Amino acid sequence: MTPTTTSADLNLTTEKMEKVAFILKTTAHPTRIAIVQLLSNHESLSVTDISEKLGVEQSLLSHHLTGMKLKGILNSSRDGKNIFYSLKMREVVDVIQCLAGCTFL
Amino acid sequence: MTPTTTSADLNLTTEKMEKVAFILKTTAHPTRIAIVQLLSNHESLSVTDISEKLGVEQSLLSHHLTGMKLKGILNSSRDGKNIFYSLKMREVVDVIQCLAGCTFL
DNA sequence: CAAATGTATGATCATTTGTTCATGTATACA
DNA sequence: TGTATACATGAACAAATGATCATACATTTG
Repeated sequence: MTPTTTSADLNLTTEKMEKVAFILKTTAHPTRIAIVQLLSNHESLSVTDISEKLGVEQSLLSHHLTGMKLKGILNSSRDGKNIFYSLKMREVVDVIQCLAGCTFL
Repeated sequence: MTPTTTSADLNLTTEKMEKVAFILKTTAHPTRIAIVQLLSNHESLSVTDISEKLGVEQSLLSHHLTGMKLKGILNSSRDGKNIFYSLKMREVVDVIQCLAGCTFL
Protein backbone atom coordinates (compact mmCIF):
# COMPACT_ATOMS: atom_id res chain seq x y z
CA MET A 1 0.00 0.00 0.00
CA THR A 2 1.00 3.61 -0.50
CA PRO A 3 0.44 5.92 2.45
CA THR A 4 -1.12 9.24 1.49
CA THR A 5 1.68 11.09 3.18
CA THR A 6 4.41 9.63 0.99
CA SER A 7 5.37 11.38 -2.23
CA ALA A 8 6.50 9.81 -5.45
CA ASP A 9 10.01 10.53 -6.62
CA LEU A 10 10.72 14.00 -7.79
CA ASN A 11 12.11 14.09 -11.29
CA LEU A 12 11.66 17.38 -13.04
CA THR A 13 13.13 18.78 -16.20
CA THR A 14 14.94 22.09 -16.04
CA GLU A 15 12.01 23.74 -17.74
CA LYS A 16 9.57 22.37 -15.22
CA MET A 17 11.75 23.53 -12.35
CA GLU A 18 11.73 27.01 -13.80
CA LYS A 19 7.98 26.98 -14.08
CA VAL A 20 7.53 25.73 -10.56
CA ALA A 21 9.93 28.37 -9.27
CA PHE A 22 7.99 30.98 -11.18
CA ILE A 23 4.72 30.06 -9.49
CA LEU A 24 6.33 29.77 -6.07
CA LYS A 25 7.79 33.22 -6.47
CA THR A 26 4.44 34.60 -7.47
CA THR A 27 2.88 33.12 -4.35
CA ALA A 28 5.65 33.92 -1.88
CA HIS A 29 4.36 37.05 -0.23
CA PRO A 30 2.16 37.45 2.85
CA THR A 31 -0.37 39.69 1.11
CA ARG A 32 -0.62 37.37 -1.85
CA ILE A 33 -1.05 34.38 0.41
CA ALA A 34 -3.81 36.28 2.17
CA ILE A 35 -5.42 36.92 -1.21
CA VAL A 36 -5.30 33.24 -2.11
CA GLN A 37 -6.76 32.37 1.26
CA LEU A 38 -9.62 34.82 0.82
CA LEU A 39 -10.39 33.58 -2.66
CA SER A 40 -10.18 29.97 -1.56
CA ASN A 41 -13.06 30.72 0.77
CA HIS A 42 -15.09 33.10 -1.40
CA GLU A 43 -15.17 32.08 -5.05
CA SER A 44 -15.01 35.70 -6.24
CA LEU A 45 -14.38 39.11 -4.70
CA SER A 46 -14.06 42.67 -5.94
CA VAL A 47 -10.90 44.68 -5.44
CA THR A 48 -12.68 46.82 -2.87
CA ASP A 49 -13.84 43.71 -1.00
CA ILE A 50 -10.31 42.38 -0.81
CA SER A 51 -8.86 45.76 0.01
CA GLU A 52 -11.21 46.15 2.96
CA LYS A 53 -10.83 42.62 4.23
CA LEU A 54 -7.06 42.76 4.12
CA GLY A 55 -6.58 46.41 4.96
CA VAL A 56 -4.33 46.89 1.95
CA GLU A 57 -4.23 50.07 -0.06
CA GLN A 58 -6.05 50.00 -3.40
CA SER A 59 -3.10 50.69 -5.62
CA LEU A 60 -0.76 48.25 -3.96
CA LEU A 61 -3.43 45.59 -3.98
CA SER A 62 -4.10 46.22 -7.64
CA HIS A 63 -0.45 45.67 -8.42
CA HIS A 64 -0.51 42.35 -6.59
CA LEU A 65 -3.75 41.28 -8.26
CA THR A 66 -2.79 42.16 -11.81
CA GLY A 67 0.55 40.46 -11.31
CA MET A 68 -1.07 37.30 -10.03
CA LYS A 69 -3.49 37.36 -12.92
CA LEU A 70 -0.72 37.87 -15.43
CA LYS A 71 1.10 34.89 -14.04
CA GLY A 72 -1.94 32.66 -14.25
CA ILE A 73 -2.90 32.34 -10.62
CA LEU A 74 -6.02 34.47 -10.74
CA ASN A 75 -8.90 35.25 -13.06
CA SER A 76 -10.82 38.48 -13.29
CA SER A 77 -14.05 39.69 -14.82
CA ARG A 78 -15.73 43.00 -14.77
CA ASP A 79 -19.26 43.52 -13.49
CA GLY A 80 -20.24 47.15 -13.77
CA LYS A 81 -17.79 49.31 -11.91
CA ASN A 82 -16.33 46.36 -10.09
CA ILE A 83 -13.75 43.86 -11.12
CA PHE A 84 -14.09 40.47 -9.53
CA TYR A 85 -11.10 38.27 -8.99
CA SER A 86 -11.18 34.55 -8.49
CA LEU A 87 -8.74 31.67 -8.16
CA LYS A 88 -7.65 30.14 -11.42
CA MET A 89 -4.83 27.92 -10.23
CA ARG A 90 -6.34 26.20 -7.23
CA GLU A 91 -3.20 24.15 -6.71
CA VAL A 92 -1.64 27.07 -4.90
CA VAL A 93 -4.15 26.51 -2.12
CA ASP A 94 -2.74 23.03 -1.62
CA VAL A 95 0.78 24.39 -1.66
CA ILE A 96 -0.01 26.84 1.10
CA GLN A 97 -2.03 24.25 2.96
CA CYS A 98 0.90 21.89 2.84
CA LEU A 99 3.33 24.31 4.42
CA ALA A 100 0.75 25.66 6.83
CA GLY A 101 0.46 22.14 8.16
CA CYS A 102 4.10 22.06 9.22
CA THR A 103 4.10 21.78 12.98
CA PHE A 104 7.39 23.61 13.31
CA LEU A 105 6.26 26.77 11.55
CA MET B 1 -15.64 10.65 3.43
CA THR B 2 -13.00 13.15 2.49
CA PRO B 3 -11.46 12.76 -0.95
CA THR B 4 -7.67 13.13 -0.92
CA THR B 5 -7.82 15.78 -3.61
CA THR B 6 -9.98 18.15 -1.58
CA SER B 7 -8.38 20.60 0.82
CA ALA B 8 -9.78 21.82 4.10
CA ASP B 9 -10.51 25.49 4.45
CA LEU B 10 -7.54 27.78 4.58
CA ASN B 11 -7.55 29.93 7.68
CA LEU B 12 -4.14 31.27 8.59
CA THR B 13 -3.05 33.91 11.02
CA THR B 14 -0.93 36.76 9.79
CA GLU B 15 2.07 35.24 11.46
CA LYS B 16 1.53 31.90 9.77
CA MET B 17 1.16 33.58 6.40
CA GLU B 18 4.46 35.29 6.92
CA LYS B 19 6.15 32.04 7.80
CA VAL B 20 4.68 30.26 4.80
CA ALA B 21 5.75 33.12 2.54
CA PHE B 22 9.22 32.89 4.02
CA ILE B 23 9.57 29.22 3.15
CA LEU B 24 8.07 29.69 -0.29
CA LYS B 25 10.55 32.45 -1.01
CA THR B 26 13.41 30.28 0.14
CA THR B 27 12.28 27.55 -2.23
CA ALA B 28 11.38 29.70 -5.21
CA HIS B 29 14.47 29.38 -7.37
CA PRO B 30 15.29 26.84 -10.08
CA THR B 31 18.65 25.92 -8.59
CA ARG B 32 17.19 25.51 -5.13
CA ILE B 33 14.36 23.39 -6.48
CA ALA B 34 16.97 21.25 -8.20
CA ILE B 35 18.79 20.91 -4.89
CA VAL B 36 15.62 19.81 -3.13
CA GLN B 37 14.95 17.34 -5.91
CA LEU B 38 18.44 15.86 -5.65
CA LEU B 39 18.22 15.56 -1.90
CA SER B 40 14.78 14.05 -2.07
CA ASN B 41 16.31 11.22 -4.05
CA HIS B 42 19.65 10.89 -2.26
CA GLU B 43 19.39 11.32 1.49
CA SER B 44 22.68 13.16 1.71
CA LEU B 45 25.17 14.68 -0.73
CA SER B 46 28.39 16.65 -0.49
CA VAL B 47 28.72 20.12 -1.97
CA THR B 48 30.95 18.75 -4.70
CA ASP B 49 28.40 16.05 -5.51
CA ILE B 50 25.68 18.61 -5.90
CA SER B 51 27.90 21.02 -7.76
CA GLU B 52 28.79 18.37 -10.31
CA LYS B 53 25.29 17.01 -10.70
CA LEU B 54 23.80 20.43 -11.19
CA GLY B 55 26.68 22.08 -13.00
CA VAL B 56 26.61 25.00 -10.59
CA GLU B 57 29.71 26.86 -9.49
CA GLN B 58 30.98 26.02 -5.98
CA SER B 59 30.67 29.46 -4.48
CA LEU B 60 27.23 30.18 -5.83
CA LEU B 61 26.04 26.77 -4.74
CA SER B 62 27.47 27.32 -1.30
CA HIS B 63 25.53 30.54 -0.97
CA HIS B 64 22.32 28.73 -1.87
CA LEU B 65 23.05 25.86 0.49
CA THR B 66 23.99 27.91 3.52
CA GLY B 67 20.94 30.10 2.95
CA MET B 68 18.64 27.10 2.78
CA LYS B 69 20.22 25.68 5.89
CA LEU B 70 19.87 28.97 7.72
CA LYS B 71 16.21 29.08 6.86
CA GLY B 72 15.58 25.57 8.10
CA ILE B 73 15.15 23.69 4.86
CA LEU B 74 18.43 21.76 4.93
CA ASN B 75 20.75 20.09 7.39
CA SER B 76 24.48 19.71 7.11
CA SER B 77 27.21 17.70 8.75
CA ARG B 78 30.90 17.46 8.12
CA ASP B 79 32.66 14.21 7.31
CA GLY B 80 36.33 14.79 6.80
CA LYS B 81 36.87 17.34 4.10
CA ASN B 82 33.32 17.07 2.90
CA ILE B 83 30.17 18.65 4.13
CA PHE B 84 27.05 16.64 3.51
CA TYR B 85 23.71 18.30 3.08
CA SER B 86 20.36 16.65 3.55
CA LEU B 87 16.72 17.62 3.58
CA LYS B 88 15.40 18.80 6.91
CA MET B 89 12.01 20.12 5.89
CA ARG B 90 10.68 17.37 3.70
CA GLU B 91 7.40 19.21 3.22
CA VAL B 92 9.01 21.30 0.50
CA VAL B 93 9.16 18.17 -1.61
CA ASP B 94 5.39 17.92 -1.44
CA VAL B 95 5.05 21.59 -2.29
CA ILE B 96 7.13 21.14 -5.41
CA GLN B 97 5.43 17.87 -6.24
CA CYS B 98 2.09 19.58 -5.98
CA LEU B 99 2.91 22.28 -8.48
CA ALA B 100 4.84 19.94 -10.72
CA GLY B 101 1.65 17.95 -11.07
CA CYS B 102 -0.19 20.90 -12.60
CA THR B 103 -1.03 19.82 -16.15
CA PHE B 104 -0.87 23.36 -17.46
CA LEU B 105 2.68 24.06 -16.36
C1' DC C 1 -22.22 65.53 -20.24
C1' DA C 2 -20.32 66.13 -15.49
C1' DA C 3 -19.23 64.09 -11.25
C1' DA C 4 -18.44 60.09 -8.52
C1' DT C 5 -16.83 55.49 -7.88
C1' DG C 6 -13.85 51.52 -8.79
C1' DT C 7 -9.75 49.97 -10.66
C1' DA C 8 -5.30 50.11 -13.42
C1' DT C 9 -0.96 52.00 -14.64
C1' DG C 10 3.52 54.21 -14.72
C1' DA C 11 7.30 56.58 -12.47
C1' DT C 12 10.20 56.53 -8.77
C1' DC C 13 12.67 54.88 -4.89
C1' DA C 14 14.15 51.56 -1.32
C1' DT C 15 14.99 46.88 -0.39
C1' DT C 16 16.02 42.28 -1.44
C1' DT C 17 17.96 38.77 -4.22
C1' DG C 18 21.27 36.60 -7.37
C1' DT C 19 25.84 36.38 -9.13
C1' DT C 20 30.80 36.81 -9.33
C1' DC C 21 35.25 37.14 -7.60
C1' DA C 22 38.75 37.05 -4.30
C1' DT C 23 40.03 35.23 -0.20
C1' DG C 24 39.55 32.69 4.20
C1' DT C 25 39.15 28.38 6.91
C1' DA C 26 39.10 23.43 7.91
C1' DT C 27 40.68 18.87 7.04
C1' DA C 28 43.67 15.43 5.10
C1' DC C 29 47.88 13.77 3.53
C1' DA C 30 52.71 13.77 1.87
C1' DT D 1 54.94 21.60 8.17
C1' DG D 2 53.50 22.57 3.73
C1' DT D 3 50.35 21.66 0.06
C1' DA D 4 46.09 20.16 -1.85
C1' DT D 5 41.19 19.61 -1.44
C1' DA D 6 36.57 20.98 0.07
C1' DC D 7 33.78 24.47 1.46
C1' DA D 8 32.43 29.17 3.38
C1' DT D 9 32.39 34.03 3.43
C1' DG D 10 32.35 38.89 2.31
C1' DA D 11 32.48 42.72 -0.89
C1' DA D 12 30.65 44.56 -4.83
C1' DC D 13 27.37 45.04 -8.31
C1' DA D 14 23.27 44.01 -11.30
C1' DA D 15 18.67 42.81 -11.47
C1' DA D 16 14.22 41.86 -9.50
C1' DT D 17 10.72 43.08 -6.20
C1' DG D 18 7.80 45.89 -3.12
C1' DA D 19 5.78 50.25 -1.85
C1' DT D 20 4.07 54.88 -2.70
C1' DC D 21 2.18 58.49 -5.27
C1' DA D 22 0.03 60.75 -8.90
C1' DT D 23 -2.76 60.10 -12.56
C1' DA D 24 -5.37 57.71 -16.14
C1' DC D 25 -9.31 54.90 -17.59
C1' DA D 26 -13.97 52.76 -17.37
C1' DT D 27 -18.56 52.63 -15.68
C1' DT D 28 -22.50 54.32 -13.48
C1' DT D 29 -25.51 57.97 -12.01
C1' DG D 30 -27.38 62.60 -11.71
